Amino acid sequence: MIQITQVTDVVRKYTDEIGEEDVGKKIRLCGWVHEVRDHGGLVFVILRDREGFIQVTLPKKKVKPEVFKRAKKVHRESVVEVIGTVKAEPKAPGGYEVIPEEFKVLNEADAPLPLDVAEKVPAELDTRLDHRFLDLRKPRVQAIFRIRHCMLQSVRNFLCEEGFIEVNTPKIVSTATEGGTELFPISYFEKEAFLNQSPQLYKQVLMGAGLERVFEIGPIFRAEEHNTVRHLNEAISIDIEASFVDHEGVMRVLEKLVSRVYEDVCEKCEKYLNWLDVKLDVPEVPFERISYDEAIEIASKKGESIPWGEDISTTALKLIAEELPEHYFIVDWPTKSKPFYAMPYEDKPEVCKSFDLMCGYLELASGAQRIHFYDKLVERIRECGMSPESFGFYLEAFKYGMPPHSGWGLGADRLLMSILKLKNIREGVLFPRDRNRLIP
RNA sequence: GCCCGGGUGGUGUAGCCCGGCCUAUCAUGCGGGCCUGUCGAGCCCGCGACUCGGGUUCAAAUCCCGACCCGGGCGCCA
Repeated sequence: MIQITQVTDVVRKYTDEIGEEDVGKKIRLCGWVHEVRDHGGLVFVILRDREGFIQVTLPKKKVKPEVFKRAKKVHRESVVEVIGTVKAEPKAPGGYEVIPEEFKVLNEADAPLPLDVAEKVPAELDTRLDHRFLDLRKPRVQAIFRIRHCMLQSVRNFLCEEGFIEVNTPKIVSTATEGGTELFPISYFEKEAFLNQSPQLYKQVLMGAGLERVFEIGPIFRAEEHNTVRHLNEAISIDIEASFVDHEGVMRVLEKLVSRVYEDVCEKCEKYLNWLDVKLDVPEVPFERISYDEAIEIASKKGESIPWGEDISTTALKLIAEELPEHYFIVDWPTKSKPFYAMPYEDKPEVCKSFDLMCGYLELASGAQRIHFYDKLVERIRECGMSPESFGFYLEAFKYGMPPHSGWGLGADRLLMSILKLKNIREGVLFPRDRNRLIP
């Protein structure tokens, strides 16, 4: 790694890089004061950086008086730079400690802190989110985002290997695209515009453009006033669209992707999983597939009946999850319960080639084979009570050679939530946006 | 949006049902003191709080009404 700041000739080490080879050598440590344990003539400063902790030990008689004095007075969470000698010490946590010759307070932290980074006293999620930068200093919280990083990298790697091209579509759009969800209106010079609810229409247009396989990882915005542990008003969606592939084809991509993410997280994030005390089992593919009819049958037997054609209620999904606690697909949904672009079966048009990927009761993804015929699409838009005129640029792409195609959208925040069994989706989002939260 | 539960020092809590003994508990933190092997350091001293507005009452953290905020469930959400 490039040493970005060359403050001294002494090499900077992360706390987890210190080992036998460093014993007796001089190193530079940069980080935050996690705790100070002052024994009078002997002071322990626990220094924390991105990768962990190291004990800086200051015996009064073995360090410079000003260094000793500074360490004794330093506040928790102050930023410090320590230059010192590594010593193997069985009594030190981790087996190594650093005896400082320099102890610089680069920036003193105010006291008291708005929340306890050392986690001796818990803080409520709301308090934590109000002071998120401090909350994020907790190793357990940071672990979530290190795993999130790994997850997204895994998704990119996998999709690239499968021949998908990463694209970026606009988030500011002109029309209330697909119906259904509420949109956030914004002003766009003299025009009215909206924040996009999904890249759906654009990724389909890219099928018309002949890119054949695309994916996008980007934000989606939904102005629904939902107030649950699994909904956000700004979320990150992982979307794919693929040409000359049916719904079953993209389901296979999806289940393989999910299993690949688990593999990569297990392999590369052992340390962070340990910090979180999470043990992962890589889910086996293929995932179980049940039809919509079978799903509502299970719910019905457990006392929650869903009229055919309706969406499956949360209560019903929780009952189904009792039978299917892990990953499974619900396939063959009623056409009227899905958006206009889902392809109905030729022989049974009331059912469409669509699917939801579930993890227990949590919906992770939904997708379908799309209608690729212009006339059929216009007909469905009308049937759904919308006006084809408002779909100008989208519909045009279907007139001049649109291949058959399928795709899905997978909620990145939900995927992380399901992997780490987070109780609240906000835990896995740096700065969540919900019905009430716009700051920070 | 609806239903339930809640709002007490910087943080997390006890007290509320059954109003007065609350000058409000405990922990952590913060300030000061002692201490050379801590690892949730220990010991001693100190600091710091009843969400806001109305009402009932001799008396309100406690009961009632309203507002705001939070948590959970549901709804909404392809």
